[in-house]
Amino acid sequence: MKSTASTSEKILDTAQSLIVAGGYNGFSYADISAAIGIRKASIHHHFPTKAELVSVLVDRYRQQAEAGLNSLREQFSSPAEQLRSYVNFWQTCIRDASLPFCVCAMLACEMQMLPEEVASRVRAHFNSLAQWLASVLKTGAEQGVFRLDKPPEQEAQMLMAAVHGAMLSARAFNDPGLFSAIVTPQATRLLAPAR
Amino acid sequence: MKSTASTSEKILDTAQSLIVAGGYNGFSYADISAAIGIRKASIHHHFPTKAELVSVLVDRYRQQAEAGLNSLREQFSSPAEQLRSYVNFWQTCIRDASLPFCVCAMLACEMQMLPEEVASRVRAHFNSLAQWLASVLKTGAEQGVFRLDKPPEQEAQMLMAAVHGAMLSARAFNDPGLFSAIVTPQATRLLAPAR
DNA sequence: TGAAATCTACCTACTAGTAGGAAGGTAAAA
DNA sequence: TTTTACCTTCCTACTAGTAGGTAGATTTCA
Repeated sequence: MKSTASTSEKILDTAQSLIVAGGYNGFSYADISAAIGIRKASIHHHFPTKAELVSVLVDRYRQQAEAGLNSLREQFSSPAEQLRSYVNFWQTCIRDASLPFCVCAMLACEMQMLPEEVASRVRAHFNSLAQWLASVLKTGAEQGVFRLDKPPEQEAQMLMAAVHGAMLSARAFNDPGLFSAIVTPQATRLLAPAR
Repeated sequence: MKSTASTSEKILDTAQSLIVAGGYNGFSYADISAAIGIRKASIHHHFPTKAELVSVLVDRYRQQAEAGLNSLREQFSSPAEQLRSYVNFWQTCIRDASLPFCVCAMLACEMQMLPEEVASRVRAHFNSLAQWLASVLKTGAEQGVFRLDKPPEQEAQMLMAAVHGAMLSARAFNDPGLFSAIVTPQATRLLAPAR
């Protein structure tokens, strides 16, 4: 990719893929150190504590996600296409194993024992995603593109849960195709019958 | 409760609630030791390695789950009631925090770095649950109780993912009620219109 | 020159796991 | 009946290795 990446970005990138693989307790400064060829103490220079490192990482992740989701809204005029391309994003990530699991879904599993500063940031991402989905669904319903059985906020929660559950199943069964087999029908179900 | 629980059962019970809280890497022999008032070395006597301990634990969990699910099929004649009482089981577990997360869903998150002997057992539970759900849905469809848009195996995967995703959201938002807000509509959707 | 980045070297606490033995029960041979 | 043997359970005391984190010297670079 790029050699332009700063050390702290390399640290965050490495930490992120380690978290995606094994969660908060599944990686150490030594792992990062080995991966990018730097001493452990140098990582502490950039991120004094593990909680701080992961806090910054989750903040960055949420910002990237928000930027990506908002750009989908600009790129596609139809809420149906916005939703479809969101699902498609994860389908691709899982299929090519570039990001086989959502960082925040992973961390949410461990919620009970995360440092509070990390836990609150994970919650912030969940809120942000739920809000985006709800607003896409609401707009779609107003345009007659979607037919919602429940309020958009609740349908958004249902969809988000389907996405996370599908990630989990794809991982458990080691079958990337399972993701879209689960999510696509859930998304399609929302489409109003053709006019 | 019971004082009849053997030491090894106490070890398994404690390990299970620690895994539910923090996953495979989220607990240690020292934690169990402190919780049940026994020395670390004594735990190694019962379970020589951590991988072995968790393997036995997951086997036991799957057996208990299979027994519970099969007893639901005997207890309730209607597939609709069988499904409803399965969902109700988790709703109760989450609401009273007795088992706020599925052991195997937790472990499935960490799949990538689980010892193979544990990973295969987690997969076995997922298979077992998917099979039970598929057969309940299939029977219900044959009886005209359910109307399935997809083959029962696929609908079972969709339902299972909804349950796991809902657990995750309930935990992330620290809102037990969110579980049934997500799962109940998904289960209700399958019911055929009244005859 | 001065600040940022990285290093060596270290610390304390904890990790899974081991060695070896004491206490108690069971069972069978003397 | 006693003695010998064995088994299970739990213990103290230990190992080698890893965890997150720190102090302080050295390098790099604007």
